[in-house]
Amino acid sequence: MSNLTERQKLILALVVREYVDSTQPVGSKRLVEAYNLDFSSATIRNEMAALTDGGYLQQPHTSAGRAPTEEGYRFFVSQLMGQTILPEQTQRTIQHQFYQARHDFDQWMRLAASILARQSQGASLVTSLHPEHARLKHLELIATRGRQVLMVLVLEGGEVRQQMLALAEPVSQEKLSQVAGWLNEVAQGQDAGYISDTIAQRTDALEQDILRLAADEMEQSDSLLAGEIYRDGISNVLAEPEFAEPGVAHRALRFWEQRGHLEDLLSQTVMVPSSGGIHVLIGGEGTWEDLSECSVVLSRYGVPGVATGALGVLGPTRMPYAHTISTVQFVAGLLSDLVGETLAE
Amino acid sequence: MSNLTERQKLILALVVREYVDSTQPVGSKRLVEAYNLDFSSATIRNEMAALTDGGYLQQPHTSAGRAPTEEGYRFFVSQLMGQTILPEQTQRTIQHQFYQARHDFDQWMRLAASILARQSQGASLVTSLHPEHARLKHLELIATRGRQVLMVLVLEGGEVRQQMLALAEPVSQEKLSQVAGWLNEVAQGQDAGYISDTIAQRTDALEQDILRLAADEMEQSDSLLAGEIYRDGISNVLAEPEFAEPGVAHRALRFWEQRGHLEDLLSQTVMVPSSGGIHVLIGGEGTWEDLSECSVVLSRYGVPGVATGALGVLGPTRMPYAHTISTVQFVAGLLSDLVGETLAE
DNA sequence: TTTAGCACTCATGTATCGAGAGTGCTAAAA
DNA sequence: TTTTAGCACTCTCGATACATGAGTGCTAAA
Repeated sequence: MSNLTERQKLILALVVREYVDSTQPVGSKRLVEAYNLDFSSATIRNEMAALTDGGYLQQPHTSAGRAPTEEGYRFFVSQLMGQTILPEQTQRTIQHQFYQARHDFDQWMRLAASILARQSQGASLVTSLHPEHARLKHLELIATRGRQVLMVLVLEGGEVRQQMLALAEPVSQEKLSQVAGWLNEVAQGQDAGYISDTIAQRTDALEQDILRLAADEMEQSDSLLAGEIYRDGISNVLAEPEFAEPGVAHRALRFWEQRGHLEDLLSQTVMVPSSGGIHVLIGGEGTWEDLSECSVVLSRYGVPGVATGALGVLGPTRMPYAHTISTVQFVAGLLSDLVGETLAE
Repeated sequence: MSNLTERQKLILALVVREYVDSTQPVGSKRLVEAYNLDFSSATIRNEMAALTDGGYLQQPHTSAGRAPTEEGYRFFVSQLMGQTILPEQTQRTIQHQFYQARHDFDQWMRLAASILARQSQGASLVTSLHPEHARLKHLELIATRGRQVLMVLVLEGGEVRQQMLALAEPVSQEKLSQVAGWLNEVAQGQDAGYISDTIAQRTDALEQDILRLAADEMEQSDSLLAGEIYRDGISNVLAEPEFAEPGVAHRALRFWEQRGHLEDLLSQTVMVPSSGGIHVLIGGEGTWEDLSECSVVLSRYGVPGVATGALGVLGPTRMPYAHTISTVQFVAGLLSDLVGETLAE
């Protein structure tokens, strides 16, 4: 409920801004001086008291200045911040870096993580691109030494997955290529379900084994976090004063490291539509205790319905939201364009 | 120079042990009581003074107990620790986990990183396996939509690398497969240098482009850190008391995050032969400032001359070296066996 | 409705002090 | 010659006390 006067909104916005810049609780007098306000500090004090009652500001102790509460940040992000975009110059710099990178998903994602980390001064995360619903594009069988066979699956959307297969007895490369060609004709363009069904109709044990493995692998690939997770900038958050207290950084980074937690987080946010495609979680939102002093900005990227991934940034609750959000938005957009160009006809 | 008496060695070993366990500087009296020594605390004090003069122990301040210096740890590791191996039970547990994992390099390395992190309570690192000298095993060209072609290179040793290629004009999958077959005959089993030389003899622009790209990619692959880096347990180190001071953890993890630093570190250690194949760096060894409060235990794994990688653990200088070293040794051995079995005839 | 003024609160920084752990040294004991 | 008991000394750590100053809430005047 936005039952705040315009002046209260202004003051809240300024408190957020000043607090983010200074790391210190901000007092009424300092606010007046820093921004040349037309009101006296006493007026600000009254308004601040109201904002504190409303749950938007808090005081570490009675005689200290105010800091935004989580609710205060949420209001700021949703109502006061407005739409911001990255400066042209920054945009060009980032584009340039992608342009210079090798043309390769791996590199792109690594670069995206690196750019997000540097721009946001936080810890970044990029999950590898994967098809919404895995379909086989191409299957290759390669004999390594011994009875081991390397199966390489290329999925529609460009994802490549590999798997080792141990045979009961050695098979020549010719034979393998022949089987691969055969299976490609049968299974090309099909999904894991279809391939599973096909297994029953085959009598040849080798073909059955290979199809079963391929189907398994493709099902694995349907999970959001099946692939790699690219991370960067973890050490950035350690520089923030709120992470000086030992437990905070430990909990947050433990969360950030564990696939299980991330899977939970991403499935409950990025998979749900949102305005601008961006999800901002402030202070764990009551759901993720480990993130209590942190905020997370997430976005999906890729081509919806074809192949997508997720990316985002972790930082302290006291975060320059406008900048972080516009950075995440821009990088997600850029990556989506690259993916689109690569996959589009 | 091991000009220490047997008793001094004993006392040094006990100080290391007690300090690692307790995190506290250890005094003469406490040592006598904890280990029921036959000497009085005064004797210990004399010996400790000698060890302090010798540079093996240090005092945080005059009236505190002693802690090992870096030199003290080095002496302990090289002379006093002896050979230790992981308990049978732990070995079996770890083997079991590998046995249960999917048969896939990716999974193995992720698992290795996870096990190292858990066992050592430190931050772990595993670089992906890559051939010592990349040789082409198989090249595949797959048309995606548009004029983009996905090139998949399978290298001897099982490494798979992929790369996008933008053509001047669309080419059909049939044509691509034909070219791929052709190039496979020419380039199979060859290294980057040979393939580079071959380029000149080709007149077809498409073939030239592809060969050039393949050669580039294979050269990239010759670098030790060309592939993925699997990390785990970063948050573990934050639980250690020596990382409570903000700067220490920040510097160490920044180092641990950066490919450039790791490349430097690995090339100067793991690529050099050592006893037991294990490299123990204590306190940055005067070379890596960022690691001043840390120790690193590293090992190479894989099949020398064919395909290898590196793995290791980062922890505080106050580290249970015997346990960490035996864990690294065991996991490296296990991974080497797995690689060996997979690649061996 | 705003603001000047003022008493009040409370974290922070500094100084002091006692307790306790640990040391180094000396002189006696082995 | 080596070990050990004894003791004075040092230095950290925690508690207490106090001054400082930033910031507040309230009241009364503008």
